[in-house]
Amino acid sequence: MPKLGMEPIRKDALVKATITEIGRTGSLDVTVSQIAKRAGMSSALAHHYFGSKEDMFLAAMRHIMTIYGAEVRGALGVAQTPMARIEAIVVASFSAANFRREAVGAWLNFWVLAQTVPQAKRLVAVYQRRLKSNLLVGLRPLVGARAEAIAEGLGALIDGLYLREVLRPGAPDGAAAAQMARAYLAAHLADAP
Amino acid sequence: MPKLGMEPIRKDALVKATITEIGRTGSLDVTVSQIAKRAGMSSALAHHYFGSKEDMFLAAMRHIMTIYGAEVRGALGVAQTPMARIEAIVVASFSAANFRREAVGAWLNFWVLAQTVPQAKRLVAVYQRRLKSNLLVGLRPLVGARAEAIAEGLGALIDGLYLREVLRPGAPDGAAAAQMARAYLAAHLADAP
DNA sequence: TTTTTTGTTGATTGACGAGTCAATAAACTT
DNA sequence: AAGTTTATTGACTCGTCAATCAACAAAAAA
Repeated sequence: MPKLGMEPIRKDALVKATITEIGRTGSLDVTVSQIAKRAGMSSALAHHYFGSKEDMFLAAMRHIMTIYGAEVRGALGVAQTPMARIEAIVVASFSAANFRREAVGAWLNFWVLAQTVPQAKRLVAVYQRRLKSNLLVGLRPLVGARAEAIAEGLGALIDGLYLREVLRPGAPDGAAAAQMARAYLAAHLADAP
Repeated sequence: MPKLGMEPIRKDALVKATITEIGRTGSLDVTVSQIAKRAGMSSALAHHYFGSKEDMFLAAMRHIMTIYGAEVRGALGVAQTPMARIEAIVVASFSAANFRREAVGAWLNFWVLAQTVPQAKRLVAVYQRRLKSNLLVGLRPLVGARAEAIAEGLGALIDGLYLREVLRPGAPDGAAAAQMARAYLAAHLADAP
């Protein structure tokens, strides 16, 4: 039954299955067979398309970051004021697409992976740089030199909210998390210039 | 050469070796042999004192939390004002003993472990509850009803700073992290009542 | 139509690692 | 002195899993 042009479809299915499986179990200790099974194929085929399990992990990381990046870019595109730019980033960070169990669970595990795999570390570094840079563009017109420290803090707060989400019972509450980030901002903007 | 009363010494060595090894490799994928070797004994002996690898992990978690808890309690003991109480927690959180590579790396991995192992999850929950409660005692006299949200945010920020420390190059900078937490507080305290 | 390329899997290999066991020995008890 | 408890390890079992391979099938190219 081999239809041609399966490669992108299979790869996509595997990437999604990887995220699902890591998020579901909350661990990088998932077998290639588990992932392949969830993606509806044999483990041998998974190895055929991705050379190794590590490659699957990296592709899954890139996928998460791509989604996140696209959403941020989209929201940023329609932001007119500095304040709106920051708000756009906050909203995107805690949107339903990004701030969901699976994705957050996978994200945390990728952070851990970054301690072992240089490629993964680079990916996280890219995420951090972009986030900071995006925040700075919005913050500088508002607070000048203080922007640096505020961006750093807001970045850490967002990561911390992700981290905590992982262990929270019940459905994720992106709105509450976003509110927390906004409060951080409001406080810092109101503070002495 | 068996001297008696080895149990506590061996267990202690194993707990410390577990933290070192997890922190060093940045992963829970450490073998019992690795840990035992670093602790200066055979893997069989490690299994003799702790029933399983998971038990070792849990003991290591408890150890980290005990150190942290003791330091917080110590600092809290000499704090006279609400503000001093909060400052005590911040200082303890980023003290040299707690905010060091190994410990932070291990801490993150234990957070991940908590997704899989209920016992570990409970331990993290205890840590979170204590942190929040300690912060609230200091915050309530200062900001009343807003204390809840501020404590939650400060907790998330502290966790986020830990999370980011894991991937930062160079020696940990507890002073900078503490400064970030203080800025968060200052901003929120200065903000409208 | 033969050949090549693409898709697919069951079976196998090879490594690694948690946990068990038997054996040895020193100390302590009776 | 005989027996028991504690300390200790090398060797072994048993399971798991990433990665490979041989084989088969269908489409495309020659």
